[in-house]
Amino acid sequence: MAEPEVMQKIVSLAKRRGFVFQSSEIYGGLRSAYDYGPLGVELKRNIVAEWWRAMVYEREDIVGLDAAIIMHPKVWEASGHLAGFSDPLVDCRNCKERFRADKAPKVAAGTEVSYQEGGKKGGKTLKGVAERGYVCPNCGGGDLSDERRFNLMFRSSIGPVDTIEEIAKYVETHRDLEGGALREALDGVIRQSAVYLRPETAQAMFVQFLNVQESLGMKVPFGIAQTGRSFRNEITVEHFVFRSCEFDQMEMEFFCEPGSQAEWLKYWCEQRLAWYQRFANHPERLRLRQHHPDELAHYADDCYDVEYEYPWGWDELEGIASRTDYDLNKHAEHSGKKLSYFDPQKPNPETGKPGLRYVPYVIEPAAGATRTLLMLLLDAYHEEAVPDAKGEDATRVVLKLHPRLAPYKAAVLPLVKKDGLPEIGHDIVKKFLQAGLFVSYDEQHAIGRRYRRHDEAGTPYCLTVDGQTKQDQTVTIRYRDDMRQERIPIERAVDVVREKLQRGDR
RNA sequence: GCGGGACUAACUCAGUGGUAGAGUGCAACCUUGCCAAGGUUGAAGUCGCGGGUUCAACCCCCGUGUCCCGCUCCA
Repeated sequence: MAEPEVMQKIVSLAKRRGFVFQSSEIYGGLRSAYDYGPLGVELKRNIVAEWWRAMVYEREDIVGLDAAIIMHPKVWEASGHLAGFSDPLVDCRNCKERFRADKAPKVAAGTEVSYQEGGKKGGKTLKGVAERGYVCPNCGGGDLSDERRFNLMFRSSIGPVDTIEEIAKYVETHRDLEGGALREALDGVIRQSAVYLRPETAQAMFVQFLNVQESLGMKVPFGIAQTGRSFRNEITVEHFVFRSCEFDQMEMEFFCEPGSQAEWLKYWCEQRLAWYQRFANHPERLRLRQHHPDELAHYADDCYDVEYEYPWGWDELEGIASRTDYDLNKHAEHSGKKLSYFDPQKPNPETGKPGLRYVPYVIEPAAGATRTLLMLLLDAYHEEAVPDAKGEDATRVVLKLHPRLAPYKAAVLPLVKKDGLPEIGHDIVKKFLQAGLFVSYDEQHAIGRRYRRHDEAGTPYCLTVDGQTKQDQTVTIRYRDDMRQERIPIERAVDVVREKLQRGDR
């Protein structure tokens, strides 16, 4: 099913079954903010846990980090995120540089200019006209966007004194100021206590590069992984949770020796694509797409997107960028700290002696956890024509989520609500919960409805307690994807489910 | 940011300028019951929000919020 209506069905199901709710719904909702309900929070946590397992626990060369959401404002000055708050910014359509219009090289309006395609040496030479009286400081091009003030980041202030007090005081003592001068002065006042919610988790990993490397004695190549909430004032929000202002990221910065980046980029592209495909019912709806040279940010020497075929078409799921030494250099420059790595084994090509100091290059697989959640819901959503008890056509809606990602690992269902069956059921539930497996006990309505309800919730296994259970201590295990049933001893139920989860059995 | 559409019960939707409807779901009980079973009963909506027109507005007008679809934009 690829029609746009599948999105409506997902949104409806997400609400009905407690996956995703509109934020602040009773107050009319808040633009592009979503809350994850009882099942949604489980799914999201499972996604992040699987990512962490693949990136950190299953290998020796990557370690974790959990940095503060609010960082020193200079972090964002160095990264370039802060520039847009007070200054009109312009995007170069040729090399993708974003720059301050007032700091750009001036040329007389109407002058003909020539520049290299993509801002890269050896690129095709293009010609254009500097219509606005300045050109791109990076490539010299004249193909520029309008001047705009971007407020990509959410700004707040730190400290007990409300910034408005400072502003009021300033205005009262500077009544002569107006227009741009006033704006600039007030911006200066605000900035004294201004802090920003991180627009990405990545920067903390660059900023803490040395601490992580030294404290754990990490040897290049190695990576730092982090998951967490990020915030962006997106110009456009769209497609349910696909692009929202507050979202969860799963990012890893992999530091490697200059010259090896192409190889590592290839490696990470393969790893990351395979990770998604491992959990997907439709691996053919996932692909890698290399960025065109004119798409690349000027600090990247290559970049791939992991894309998914959403109902609205192929779109991004994860970006895997080769960021060169740009970030470490920027932070070294702004902080005055030397952010480099010394390899005592490596011979220095200049002296021939062992010992080489260099600034590592970085490969960055940056994934969206909330985006992954949407992709998995879309991938898992199935409608099947199944005859009902009366032999009439009925539709079965089933979320074929990978068992390890499914919110409930199993549902325990007494066939009837009497004859001691509920008691047996509760005992089984207790065993699962003690084993750390999240399961649901459900005795409402007929057994068939309960199966279908859990199909919609993506519960991979249903354990049904029936009359026979009392005689031979067995229950039936019913599989979500094909509805087949088997009998297993209660004694082994936890182990059976655990083994199936381990293997990903459906 | 621009244009178009939508908003009525938890979900999917009817509806008329004059007392708010259906199906599903939900809750309770009954029927010894393995794939949305049958029966009985019940709860649930100030019709997104705020103004205006009118004797009377869910319906007409204005504003606003949210979502969707295009475009635009996009670390």
